[in-house]
Amino acid sequence: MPNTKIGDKKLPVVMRLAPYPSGALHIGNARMIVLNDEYVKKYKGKLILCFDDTIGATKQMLEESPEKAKFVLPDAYDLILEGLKWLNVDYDRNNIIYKSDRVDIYKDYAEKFIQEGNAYVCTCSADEFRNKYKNRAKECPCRNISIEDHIKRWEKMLNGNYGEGDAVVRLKTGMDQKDPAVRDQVIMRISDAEHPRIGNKTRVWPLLDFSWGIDDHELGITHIIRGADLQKEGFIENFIWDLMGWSKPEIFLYGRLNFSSEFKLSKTHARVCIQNGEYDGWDDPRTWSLQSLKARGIQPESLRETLLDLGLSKSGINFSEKWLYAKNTKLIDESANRYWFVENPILLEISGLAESKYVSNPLLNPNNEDLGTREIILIADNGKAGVYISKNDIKVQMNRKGNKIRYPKMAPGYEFRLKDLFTVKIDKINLEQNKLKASFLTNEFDVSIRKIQWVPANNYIKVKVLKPDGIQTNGFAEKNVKELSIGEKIQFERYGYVKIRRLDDDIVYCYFTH
RNA sequence: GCUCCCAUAGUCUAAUCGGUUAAUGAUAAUGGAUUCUCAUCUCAUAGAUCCGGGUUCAAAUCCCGGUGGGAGUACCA
Repeated sequence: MPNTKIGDKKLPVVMRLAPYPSGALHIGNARMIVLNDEYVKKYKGKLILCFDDTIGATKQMLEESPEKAKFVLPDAYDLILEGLKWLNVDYDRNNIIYKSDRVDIYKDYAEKFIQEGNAYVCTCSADEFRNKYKNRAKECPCRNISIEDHIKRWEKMLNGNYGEGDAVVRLKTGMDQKDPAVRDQVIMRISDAEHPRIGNKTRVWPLLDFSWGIDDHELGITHIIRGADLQKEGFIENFIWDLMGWSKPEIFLYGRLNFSSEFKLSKTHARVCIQNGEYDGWDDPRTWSLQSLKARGIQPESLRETLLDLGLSKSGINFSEKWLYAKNTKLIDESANRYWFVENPILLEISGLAESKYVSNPLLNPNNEDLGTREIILIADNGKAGVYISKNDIKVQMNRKGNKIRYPKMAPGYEFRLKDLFTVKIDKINLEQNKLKASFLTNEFDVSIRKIQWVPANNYIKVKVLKPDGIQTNGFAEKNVKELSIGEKIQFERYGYVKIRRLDDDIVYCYFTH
């Protein structure tokens, strides 16, 4: 944990989580959650959960481009609570706040601001205001009409005489601000969209800056940790606090998290993909939601620590999921039993066998021998037997990290060990027909030889593994896998950790953890 | 364009209010030991203060300039 000034003050620490309920929390949102939770725990403070469920889009935007529009998804409230529970976040469960319950408060303040001449109702269109006034640092004509007229305009906003986009309330931060981003910011605007919690109870909604300017004070927030993309909001909030003469919470900003281009981190994007059937649901690994991480077998502690390691740095971070995986491996390795799985199976016909039955008893977990062994039996007939091995081991000269392996490429004459069984020598490779021929060489074990996992050709179970990219890969696993239970985290040797997802009679479905 | 923020190894983080040869940090890389998994565990190696000025006895740290990157400039959050 980085050291900060948080907690130096005598006052008790009160912080808040402000998720927008448009979908399940994802790994990016989790940073905000974990950071807040951790500091509150450190200073024995209080954490308030406040759903930032203002309306988001206008009705018009929802109708025109629903795939881009931001709106409150009813299911998201529970999805978020589920994510917080999984992450073991200590928020005040007896006092969950919903912004949508507080619209009257914002309206009252807005009216007060107007009455005191600190805000005004502007009827300029967004484009007009930007081009004619904001970019030129000039005041729009609305700004200087009388307060009485502004009150009348305000009433027209409330009662429906103005339509969406016809009028907004602007805070008089000043058109001469050096930073064009903060010139007379909009604080209230009209949306006729229906809200899942309060329906059409109100049509005038606050914007984030304003609602938090009020609520951070009303809720007694002492410290705020949020992304640097919200720096402008900090300015507006400070402006409001100064105006009201309120004491100021301390704001800490952290920098942007960049994820690799393969995954799109967006609740709205995930929602669209789920709705159109491209994704399975909120636990689809491509959402990178907390639900999906849980499903995959990521431990919440792994995520917490990984995110906490980044600290409160303001610089942009190129996040690597490998950090998360490395931590998780340390956490689950000791309890993950080992099994054999061959991806892209290819048949290996072995000849020259003297026995009719071979029994292999590999350890369930070499790091914990007390767990015992499992049994894999290979039956030979007429000196011959078949096993499946992975084609990857023949074609690809890489380990699972993507680094080159030391062993030479498989070719006729190549000797290798069927793990915990015996050593064979390749006679023939026929990739087109998906077949290999080999002959028995010896039972004796040589440490330096290459070991390959295998499954008996006449006794295996089909397995489908769902990878983080959403692609399902097929293979065969030893029959013992069929006896496992759903949710169990295991390791497919030399392949990766997986979590059992579903067990059918003839197929086992797994999530690929890492 | 304007405003603001950031800058230490490949990627990230440390480095008490400026103070000895910049971490025994994480991850990734390389090599070794262990292992019937090139997995895990373990040991070791290699790897950095963006550039240029200034202040100072002393600068990764403070100041100025440059360069690079990012964010904001929404009637989203």
